[in-house]
Amino acid sequence: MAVTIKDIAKRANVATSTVSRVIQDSPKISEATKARVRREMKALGYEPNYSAQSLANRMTQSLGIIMPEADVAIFQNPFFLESIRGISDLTNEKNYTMALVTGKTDEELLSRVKTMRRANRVDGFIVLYSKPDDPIVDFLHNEKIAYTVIGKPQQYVSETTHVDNDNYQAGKDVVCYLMELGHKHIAYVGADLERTVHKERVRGYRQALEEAGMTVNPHYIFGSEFTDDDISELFRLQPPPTAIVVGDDMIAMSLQRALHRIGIRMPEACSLISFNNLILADMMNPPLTSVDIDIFKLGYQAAKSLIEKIQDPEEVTKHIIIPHRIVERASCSRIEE
Amino acid sequence: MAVTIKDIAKRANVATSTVSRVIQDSPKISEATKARVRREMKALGYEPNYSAQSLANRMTQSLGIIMPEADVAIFQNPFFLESIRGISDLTNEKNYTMALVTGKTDEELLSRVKTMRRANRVDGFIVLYSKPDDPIVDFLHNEKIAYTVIGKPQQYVSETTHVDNDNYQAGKDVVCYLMELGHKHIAYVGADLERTVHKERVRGYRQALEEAGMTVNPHYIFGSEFTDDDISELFRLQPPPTAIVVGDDMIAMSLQRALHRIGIRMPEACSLISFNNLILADMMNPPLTSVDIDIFKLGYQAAKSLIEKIQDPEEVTKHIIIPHRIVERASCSRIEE
DNA sequence: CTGAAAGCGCTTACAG
DNA sequence: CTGAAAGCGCTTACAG
Repeated sequence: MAVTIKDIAKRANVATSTVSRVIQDSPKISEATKARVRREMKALGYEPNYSAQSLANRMTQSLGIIMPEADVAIFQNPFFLESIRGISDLTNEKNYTMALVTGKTDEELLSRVKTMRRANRVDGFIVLYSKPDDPIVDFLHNEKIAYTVIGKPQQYVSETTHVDNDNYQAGKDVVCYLMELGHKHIAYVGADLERTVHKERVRGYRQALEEAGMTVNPHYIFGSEFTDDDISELFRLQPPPTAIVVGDDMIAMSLQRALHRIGIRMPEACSLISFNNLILADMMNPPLTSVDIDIFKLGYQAAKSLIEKIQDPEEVTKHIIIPHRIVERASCSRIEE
Repeated sequence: MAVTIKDIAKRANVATSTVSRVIQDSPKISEATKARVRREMKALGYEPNYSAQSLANRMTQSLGIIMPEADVAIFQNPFFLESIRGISDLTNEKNYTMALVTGKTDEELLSRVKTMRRANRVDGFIVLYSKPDDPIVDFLHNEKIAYTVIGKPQQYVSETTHVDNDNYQAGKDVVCYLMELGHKHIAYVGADLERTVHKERVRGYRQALEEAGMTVNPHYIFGSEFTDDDISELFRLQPPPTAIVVGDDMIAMSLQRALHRIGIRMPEACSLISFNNLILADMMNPPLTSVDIDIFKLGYQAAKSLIEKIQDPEEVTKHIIIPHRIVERASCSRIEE
């Protein structure tokens, strides 16, 4: 049987309530007593029983991490594990645990979130994605459950703490970067407008073009599903693009392959710039210029602000922006006039 | 306040112990009573309080997932998230939760595992990797904590339940596949012998060559860290390899880039075959022939056998082998005599 | 600054 | 087949 508060109390000659207060480092207890109790805790290798604590103070010290409805493609996107790593770094530090919530459909996810909540398994949730009309976010909001989102929420924006990049600005930056290299005809592939992050990036892209006095050609914009024919067609437009902004590194990999198949060389015939700066970007051939969005920090900050909120429900709502930066590699070339 | 067992008991006109037994679907309770109690549970949206259950029956319904000591490269390898997805699929089904354990060093990992154990936060652990002399495995074993490993354990092999592929056979299969295409000079890159999985694959590679009456050239075998010069040198050997077996898809990506830089075309001048069949393999250019090891199932089965062991400590030790298969793509070419 | 006691929401012998 | 009661290991008013 494991060591309990009683064992410590007996050996330190105090009441269990005193031991409990020492665990919480309560200012009510004298330093002398604390020292004595702590010595015994150390000597016996005491660790508070987590279930008992949860039951008594109704805190679980556990965060639920909600993944988007899962298909293989999404799960194999290293974005998620990297943000989980950031979360994990903080939870381990704060002695929290995390519970991944996954599901094949929104209904499945929702029902799992509800169950976890009713069973009091977690103190709050981190939503790893953001999309319009998300029933899960509706539920969390209506039930007044603590949650933070990674990305820009589409519902209850001002009331919900979230951690995000300035994807709108990143979209602009990327276009400016290409324009400085002399590019005038810039397409966009991976404009998956259902997902907020992509929507924002596309918005920045459009804005940058307009600010430069260029018109946005709607035929220049593609979603993340495309065939070789789609891409061929893109290059048959007059004028054809000389550069493409890509929604993220995974899409950039697919696109690069399509380009190769239809005989368009990167970066000579077409420059590519992308977002996320996954380790893949560095492994591509040629290595991909990509916007580093510091995914690890997105996760870390999301966990941090969620825990703050849990520990103090009066904590203000925060909108945290993690800076991004373009990591130049070899996928963009200069165009001479 | 949430609905408790008392509320249900009162409304169903039974004792709380009866409600508890209904939750557990105990055969001692008559169907009539069960039906009545369940109706009330449904009506009030009752969900058992998980902390209270854990405290009373000393089960946490939570599994610890131990990641290898983390650097970015490892975390961004989709292998881990994919296996976690497999685990998650089962835990969600069985109403278990999982707690990721991460750390920058083995000491950090070990201390977290110890803490989780003493605080009774999890019922058992899944170790997502396998390497020699792992202090964490030593601890789990000595403390008689339930655990399963994904991969082939290096310690206490016969006593520990594990889920693995037959990596030795996979190594052989891959060489046979290349030989059938006419290759006689086959190198190996990514022979990271510290990690069991790679060790086994290399062992299979050697064996297949020997069985075919070929001698194994030690200069043909590289680890996962290599420079362009290393690879150039490899091709300056006499005879140069016409095909390379690569430790996994991530390494294959790096290798492909190195090959490209030193001007060796794949698959014309050199065939590549790899392991894991990550989604990346399909996105490479040309797409990579790779051995599918069904990572999802590795995770699913590991979770399944761990839960079986937790629920019945008498459960026998199992060694589960998940079948693999070569997924042919475009990275291997036939060599004519 | 410290202790005795009640309570958190379950489970499980024990008794009938 | 069902119930009364003790107990799991903590926390937290309350009293002093």
